Amino acid sequence: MVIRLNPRTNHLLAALPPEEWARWQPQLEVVTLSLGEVLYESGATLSHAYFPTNAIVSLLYVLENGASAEIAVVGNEGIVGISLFMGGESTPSRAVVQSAGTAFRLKSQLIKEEFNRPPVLHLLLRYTQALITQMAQTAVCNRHHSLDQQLCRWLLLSLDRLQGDELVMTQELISNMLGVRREGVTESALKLQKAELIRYARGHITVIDRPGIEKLSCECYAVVKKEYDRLLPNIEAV
Amino acid sequence: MVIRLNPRTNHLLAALPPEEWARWQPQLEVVTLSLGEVLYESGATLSHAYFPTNAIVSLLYVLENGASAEIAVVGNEGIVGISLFMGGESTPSRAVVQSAGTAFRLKSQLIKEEFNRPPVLHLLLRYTQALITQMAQTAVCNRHHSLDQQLCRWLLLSLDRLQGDELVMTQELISNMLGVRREGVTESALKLQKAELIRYARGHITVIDRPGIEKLSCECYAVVKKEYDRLLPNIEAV
DNA sequence: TTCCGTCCGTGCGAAAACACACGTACTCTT
DNA sequence: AAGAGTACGTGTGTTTTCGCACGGACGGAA
Repeated sequence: MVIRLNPRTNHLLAALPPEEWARWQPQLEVVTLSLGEVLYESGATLSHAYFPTNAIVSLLYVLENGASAEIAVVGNEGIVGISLFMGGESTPSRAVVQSAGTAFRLKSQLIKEEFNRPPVLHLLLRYTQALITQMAQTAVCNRHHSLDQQLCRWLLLSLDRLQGDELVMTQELISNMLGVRREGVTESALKLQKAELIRYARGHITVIDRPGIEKLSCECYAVVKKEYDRLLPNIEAV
Repeated sequence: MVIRLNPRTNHLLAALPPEEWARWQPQLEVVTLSLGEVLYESGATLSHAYFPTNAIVSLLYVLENGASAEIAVVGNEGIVGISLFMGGESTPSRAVVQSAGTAFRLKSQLIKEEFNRPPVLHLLLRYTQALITQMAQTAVCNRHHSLDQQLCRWLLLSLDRLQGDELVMTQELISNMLGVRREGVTESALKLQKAELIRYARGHITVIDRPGIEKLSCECYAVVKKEYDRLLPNIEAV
């Protein structure tokens, strides 16, 4: 298996102007992110900002009673740790690796300094607005859409951030992300499997009919995707 | 009734350094916001940024099927129209006046120019992070908490943005904000009234036992409030 | 090969919220 | 003072999800 170590596999890094890129490159550090790893805890001060390449990171809120819900997902289109440049240094959320892979990271101090440069600032703020849209849409989706629809939305968001059509992901983990019971995910996944849209076994999910999944998904996926495309148009993976 | 026309009743305006304030003051325009008024539509380009004084504005997402849900609420602590300086110019949300009152506004072009000044930039970004926290907490709350708890949270968030203890608000409108049925709100409101926590009649709700409401509310209110206080500490109404 | 832990399927009853329908009472208008 | 519209209360049945409990089946480790 080929490990993709080109930092510019991350769309934000790829979108940096040459001058900024020259400055960043020597400072970037490669890290391997393993499944379940916590990049930052709720309320903790961040030491680095992360730019995933083929890893996926979930921004998760955990309630006092232990219940949880994913509020957004970050892959190679984004950055983990926006509170660093937004000024708060921390957030009440937790960042958990949802799909193992690699990321590049930059020391907190450096990202804060770089944020003062207009090209960096505008790039990161546009990304942040896209992230805000994803969070808002998640809130509405949680309120109004069925578990079936939400599972489809979630599969599509994850799929977009991976190469290939296979997710390494147990139903138990998905239930934590969606904030529902594991049995509920089982039930919805069964429907999708019976409809020949996905196939899965023991933590490996293969999507075999993506258009079919898109049809069953709620509008939330399309709204978010459209907004990402609008706000981050000239950003393509290398 | 005394109309509060001091722009610095808005906490963000009040927090501006003297130099910026001197520049802004002549450009600020007073507007009266009436109940139900739409400040901007989903996807529309914004003409102004609004700084509420005693009005409350809801950021509302409306789905294709007409269902809706509030994702955040903005009062005299904030600004309506963050997408102007975040770079997107528009968002998929709608801004609706939830409680009538006055606001000050600034032309889009001006707020974008002012955003290039570091003191303004840092103030607005810290506010934006607080708003993000509110949206994220709303998403989790939508997933895990009962309607009773959510109604309490909502009452508290609104109360904090008003003077006095009375809300002018029908149960029908509240149901739109919370994204639930009107009957559900009736049922929860009845419980609160029977417990002597609130009193209401035909669109006027009076909170008579705020500590009681806080006790029934989910943790989400406290989490959001704490984060606002942390991120915007030195900001007090004049 | 055997064992044990993980992962997934299933079967209840309970609770919450849903849709729909209708009744009552207050308030503003004319 | 009459009438219409608005706001709130209530009832019934349905759907969705929840909570809990248990069982089978696959797969890596010894």
